Amino acid sequence: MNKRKKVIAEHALSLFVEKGISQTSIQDILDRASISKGTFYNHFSSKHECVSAILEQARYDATLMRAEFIIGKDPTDDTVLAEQITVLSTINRARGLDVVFEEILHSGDSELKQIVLEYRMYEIVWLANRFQEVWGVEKHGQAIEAAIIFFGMMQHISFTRKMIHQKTLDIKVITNVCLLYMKEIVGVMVEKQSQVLDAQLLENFVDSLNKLDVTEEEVVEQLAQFHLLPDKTKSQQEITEALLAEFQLTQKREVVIDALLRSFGKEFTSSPYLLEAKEISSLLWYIINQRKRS
Amino acid sequence: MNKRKKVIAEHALSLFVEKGISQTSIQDILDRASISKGTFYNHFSSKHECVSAILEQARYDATLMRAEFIIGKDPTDDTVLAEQITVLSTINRARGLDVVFEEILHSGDSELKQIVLEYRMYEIVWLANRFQEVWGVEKHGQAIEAAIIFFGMMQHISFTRKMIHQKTLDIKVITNVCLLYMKEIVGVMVEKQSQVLDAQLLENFVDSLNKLDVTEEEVVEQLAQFHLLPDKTKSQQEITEALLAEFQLTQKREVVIDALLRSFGKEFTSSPYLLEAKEISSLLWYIINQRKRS
DNA sequence: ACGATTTTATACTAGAGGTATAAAAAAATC
DNA sequence: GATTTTTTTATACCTCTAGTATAAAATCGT
Repeated sequence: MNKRKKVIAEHALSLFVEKGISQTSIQDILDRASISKGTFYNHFSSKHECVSAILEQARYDATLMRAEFIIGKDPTDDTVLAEQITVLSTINRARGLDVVFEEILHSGDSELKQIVLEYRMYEIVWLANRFQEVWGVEKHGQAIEAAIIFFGMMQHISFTRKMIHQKTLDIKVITNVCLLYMKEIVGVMVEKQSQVLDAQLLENFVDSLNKLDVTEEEVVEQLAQFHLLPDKTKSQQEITEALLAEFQLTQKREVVIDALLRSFGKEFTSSPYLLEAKEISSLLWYIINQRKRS
Repeated sequence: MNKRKKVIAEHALSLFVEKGISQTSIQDILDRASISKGTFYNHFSSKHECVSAILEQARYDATLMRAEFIIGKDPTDDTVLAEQITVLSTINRARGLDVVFEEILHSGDSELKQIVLEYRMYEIVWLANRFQEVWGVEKHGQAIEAAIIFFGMMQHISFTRKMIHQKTLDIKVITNVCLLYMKEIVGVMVEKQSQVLDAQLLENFVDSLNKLDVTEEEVVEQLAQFHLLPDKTKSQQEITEALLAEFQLTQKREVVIDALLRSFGKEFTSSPYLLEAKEISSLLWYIINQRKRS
């Protein structure tokens, strides 16, 4: 997405959040973005594709933010989990994406639905893995079901909050209460071996949803390009080089990559390269973790 | 609603369930119902009002069915609760209303949203009362929050089931598992006195939603008319008379009304008056219970 | 059989998404 | 700085949908 396209997309998103997607006309977008029809259709082939592009971008951004935030936290810590969930929910709510997602999920547009589902399923799978780590849930299928129930509770409480016009309700509070309840449920779930959703169908569905559309080669190439950029401090240059070297080994040492990534982002704080460093860091983290899972 | 209007409404509903409301054009409805545009707009002032009328009708029907089913069951029995919830969910799912409801709730149409919310809130309040009866939850606010969480779980599991294309999943199974989990949650909830939604705001919201739009006077009048109809058996006539007399007392004895209502409907089994008897019975039950609550 | 109501067919409006095109403006290239 | 090339704009147009208007035909109540 180039600058202009991004500006249009942001105006469109703000309208979608305000009035809903179906209630927003192309003309509304043209007016708010102060562009002509031709320009709009120069960047997007249709309204549908405009929404789709916004969703993809949002997903991309959110995934990076998520990955960045999750890097190097103790995976068995109870409170870390609560914190992570809070951040994830906040990311979605801050941009008003939660509302847009719900509208799409319950509308007739199956293409857009697919995109949102992929987004959601990624979160569900992530949370399921976390449940396994934190509470020692053994069966993956059960963990996924638990994650689904958890998000169901969260979403329903949030929705009702909006309905009754309750302004003040911290996501952190909702998260903690839901986690409290979830712990009990997981206890019963494991004890009684209860599972209503078909484990195999769930796995199939999760597998059918492709995650972020980047390959390891692409990201490493991006890292290589980044390595060539001038005006970096000595330590910035060194850690970039070390990371690059590690990825070019035939036998990558994950523990080393893990260690390097934890410092990589921090090294570029208050540097003009901060944004790109963060992106690369998140993407690499994502790729490493994805390989681990499959 | 007269016959013709009902036929059109049914064809429209079948289309809404199949393709979604927004995806259904007036022309689709005209084609399926084999009517002309003029006829449609003779009965409904707009597509919006058509949906609205269908929802009102569905709500009316469902409320009667619900009330009828709930009459005279042991209110503290665990399994009765499970059975009741199953029936309620089945009623909505059988007509495809659940899908339509979700589409409306997450679309921009705030008028229709209001109708669905009233429908939903009625169920939530009902379930909250049941939780208080069955599990002895003391605080009404907590019971309502529990009901919200419960429906959240149910709905999210059903939604996911549809997503992963799992055909076979009995509502009964979902209900029982969710109740199992809910029991644990309620335990923690009461113990820790946890509540995230503002009790006062919840109460206000529930109060702001008007229930079925019938007054006691109207229903009693309907009963009086019913009483005058010919060709009833002796016992039918007697119980009708007794019921009518009870409602005309200045100090109605609820326990007597309760007892009479339990038999009233049964008395008209395989009688041509069955339908009307059931409707009257349900309405009276509804009115009695509503007074109890407020 | 007759008057009232309902239904139909048809033509119409306004607003939506989307296409096409020529001229103006901006950016890139030399 | 002049000239290409690309982007943007304005305008006119197309199709589809919701909804209105109206006169003629069919149906209904009595």
